[in-house]
This record gives sequence, structure tokens and C-alpha cells, in this order.
Amino acid sequence: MARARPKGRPDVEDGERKTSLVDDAYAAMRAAIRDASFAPGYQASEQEIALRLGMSRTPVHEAAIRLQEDGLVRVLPRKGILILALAPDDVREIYDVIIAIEGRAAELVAALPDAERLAAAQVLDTHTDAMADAHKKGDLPGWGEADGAFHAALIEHARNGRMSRIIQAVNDQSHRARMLTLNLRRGLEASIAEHRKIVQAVRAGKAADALEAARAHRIRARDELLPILKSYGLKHL
Amino acid sequence: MARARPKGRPDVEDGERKTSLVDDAYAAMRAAIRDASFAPGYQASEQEIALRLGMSRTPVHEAAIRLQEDGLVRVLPRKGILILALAPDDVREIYDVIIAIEGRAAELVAALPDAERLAAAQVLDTHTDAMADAHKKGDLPGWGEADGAFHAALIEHARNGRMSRIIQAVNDQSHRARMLTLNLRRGLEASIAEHRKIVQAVRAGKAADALEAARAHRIRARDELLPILKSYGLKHL
DNA sequence: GAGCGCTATCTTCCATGCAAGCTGGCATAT
DNA sequence: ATATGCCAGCTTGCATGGAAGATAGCGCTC
Repeated sequence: MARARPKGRPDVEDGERKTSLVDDAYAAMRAAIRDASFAPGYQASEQEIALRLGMSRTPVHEAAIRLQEDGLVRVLPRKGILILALAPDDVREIYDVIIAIEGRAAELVAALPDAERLAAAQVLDTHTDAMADAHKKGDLPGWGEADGAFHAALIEHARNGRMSRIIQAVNDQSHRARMLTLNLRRGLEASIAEHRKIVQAVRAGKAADALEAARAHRIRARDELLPILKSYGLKHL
Repeated sequence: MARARPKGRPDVEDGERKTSLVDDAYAAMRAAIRDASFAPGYQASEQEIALRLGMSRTPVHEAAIRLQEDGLVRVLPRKGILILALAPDDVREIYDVIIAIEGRAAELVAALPDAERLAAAQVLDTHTDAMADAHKKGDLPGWGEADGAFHAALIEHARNGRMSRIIQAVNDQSHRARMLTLNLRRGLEASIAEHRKIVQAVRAGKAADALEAARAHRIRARDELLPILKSYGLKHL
């Protein structure tokens, strides 16, 4: 029979009991920041968030520490939790990290033994097909999703947990910017073509080509995006 | 007059009062892990560490969360804090991250405007001189230090905070391995020559050459190190 | 009216207490 | 002798209270 539960915990899903409150708080705050229900620049108090999540301040505080380590917030010594904004300079930094990591990842995938390599190419091709499909239908969100899946798969097949974590972190940081600029993107066909080029190099096992194709893809995307951000005068997002 | 201090805090440096106990705990544990006074595999209790540092469990717990995020420890739900060991596979992952990030950093430094670029080259040359000097004297620790300074300067001049953080994280993780294998290193002259090559490319502003030189340097180092680790059968360090 | 200082309030920081889970050892039954 | 079940002691998770610091607004003084 259901043993008496601690005290708080009013409504959270009752079926499982696997995640700690800290994990709950971390996930909730991360999601809130992603979809901008916590706007950047917003300064929240731990107490308030704790109240909203139906827990005490401690797990919120510890989740805030993790989020700070992830670069999503800053906890100011005696002022509260500040949701970080993204300046164009941050976007530049993030792109350089992506260019570096994803290039190496593509190289590694292209250097995989035959079986794995071809399987990876298969997956990547599928995602590119989905992109082309969405583009044809004018389905921009669908395009963005397939694009994200392509890049996620590329990293995943490189089988390097640290690279995955790094990419996930910068993706979290730049998620809002991507959503915002999705509608401004121009080079959709170019992007698809570049993806094909990457897949081709991977399938052929040409590591150097894969590296260069991946780098070129991201560098072009950056050169397309940064001017847009600057021209819109977006100081933070 | 000196206001009554909380309670604990018996001996820590009394001159400043800027760092929080969490920061103290974080720094202390990080240092302890670096110099292996916390051996990998060691399982400590937060209570015990708190006692040793003269504080309560809370700051230790929060510091442990940060260290876990950094990949140095794992806090096991009801067992304690586990100091992580480093398997050869981890070294492989770490090297791939370094190859990626440092290559891009070198490229960025070589693309800097003249004044900054030449200043950076100057600094890098100085560090390489120090390496050559230490090598001539047979001063292996000095060589390692100068080598570290070279690579730190390379990243620093790329002016990308996220890259710096990433490199610092993987450096922390692999510090023990570097110390351990320093005595086994062979290609010291090759290393110095490669550094010169990187500096040369940077000074000439040849970004592509700098990227390639930095990559080649790290790839060679990895190919030299990994077999050593495997042959010594070092499963964890 | 303007500037300065004090205080009330809001914030985090840290200590500590309690609850719950896991583990290892001891006692008991077969 | 061996296996099994129980319990005691250890651990962290989380809540909460007190303390210190920062800030904003109000009142006082010039």
C-alpha cells in the first residue's frame, strides 16, 4: 500500500518515483528558459520558483548551480537568479565552438569502420530527405527540426560523450536565437546541398572532405546569421 | 571590532572575505583531486569532507554538484562522492575535443588583426623558448609547465570564453594523466618543432596553416600517448 | 527643494534536523 | 555449516530557521 509520502510534493506525477526534486527543478527551469517563459534578463527569486514548483528552496538552489555551470543563468550573490541574455558576441563564440566540434565529429564519423559508417550515412540521409521534404512543403518548423536531428545524429555517431555534452550545452544556450532567426533564414537549399555533401564524404569514408564540408556548412551559416542579428540591432535575445 | 564570525570557519585565510564557503569547498576539492590526495575510486562522504574543511555539509554538497558537472566526480544517490578515474577511452575523447577546439583556436589567432596577432606570436614564441631551454637542461617538469603555458596562451588569444572553459574542463580531467605520462614522453624535440610551426603560421597570418599545424601537433601527441597507456595496461588513472 | 542617511525588507548563504534508502553484520532457523 | 531475514548504522535528500548583505524608499536635515 502507498506509504505515506514526505510532505510537500502536492501533485507531481504519482506513477513513478525515480527523479529527485533537484532533477525536476533543473528540467523545469531549463524548459522554462528554452521556451522563454523565463525571459532573458528576468530576475527570479529562488523562493518564488520553489513556490511555483511546489518544493523548498534547496533543490531550486542546487538546480540553479547546475544551470549556472551550463551557462544559462547566473546566480548573483545576494540578488537572485538572472536569466542570461545572448549577445551577438555570444553567438560568435558559440558558432566557433560548433565549427570546431562538429568538424571533428564529421571527420571521426567518416573514419568509422564500414558498417557503422554506412549506417550513419543512411541516418543522415534520411534526415536530409526530411529537410528537403519540409522545404518543398514550406514547412519551416519541420525543416528546423530535421536540421536539428541531422546535426544531433552527426555528433551522436562520433561516439564521444564529451563532444555530445558540449554541443548540447551550446545548443541550449542558442536555442532561443535559433527559433527567432528560423524565419529569417535564406539559404535553405544551400543548406540541404551542404548536408548532402557531408553525407557523401562520410559514406565514401573521406575524413578530410567530411571535416571540410562540415566546417564550410557551419561557417556559411554563421556568416549568414551574424549580419542579420547585427542589422536587426538585437543586442540580446 | 571584529564582528563575531558565524561559528565554524576555524582557520581559513582571514585576510579576505570575498569567497563563499561553496567556492572554498570547490577549490579545495578540485585541488585535492588534481594532486591525487583524493585518489580516483576513492569514495568520500560529504560529512567527512565537510568536517575536514571545517564547514557544514551544505556547501560541500553544492560544490560536489559543480564538480560533477565538470566531470571530476560522481555523487551517488545514497553512497557518497566518488572520485572518477580516467580510462584510456576517456583520454581518447578528451584528445578529440582538444584537437577540435585548439585547431580552431589556432585558426582564429592567425586571423587576428596584425597588432594582436604579432603580439600573440611573440608570447607563444617565448613559451616555446622556455620549452627548448628546459629540454636542454633536462628539466622535464619545467618543459611540461612551459608546454602548458603555450597551449593556455593559444586558447586565451582566441578570445573565446566558451573555448577557454571547455579546455580548462578537459585539462582538469586529464591533469593526472599528463603528470603521470610526462616521464614517458619521447617526442620532445618534435613537439618543440611543431610549436614553432604553429607560431610561424600565426605570425604569417596563415589561418589554414595554423589550423593544420595545431591539429597535427595534437594528433601526433595523442598517437604517441595512447599506445603507451594501453601497453602499460593502465585501466584507470 | 535637494541630498544624505537610516531602516525595513528582500535576498541568498549556511547550519542543522528529520526522513528514507542502502549495506553489512549478526542472529536464527534449517 | 549454510542460508536467510532483520536491524543498526551509515549515507544523502530535502526542509527550514537564523544571519548577513544589498537595496530601495522614506524621513530628516540643510
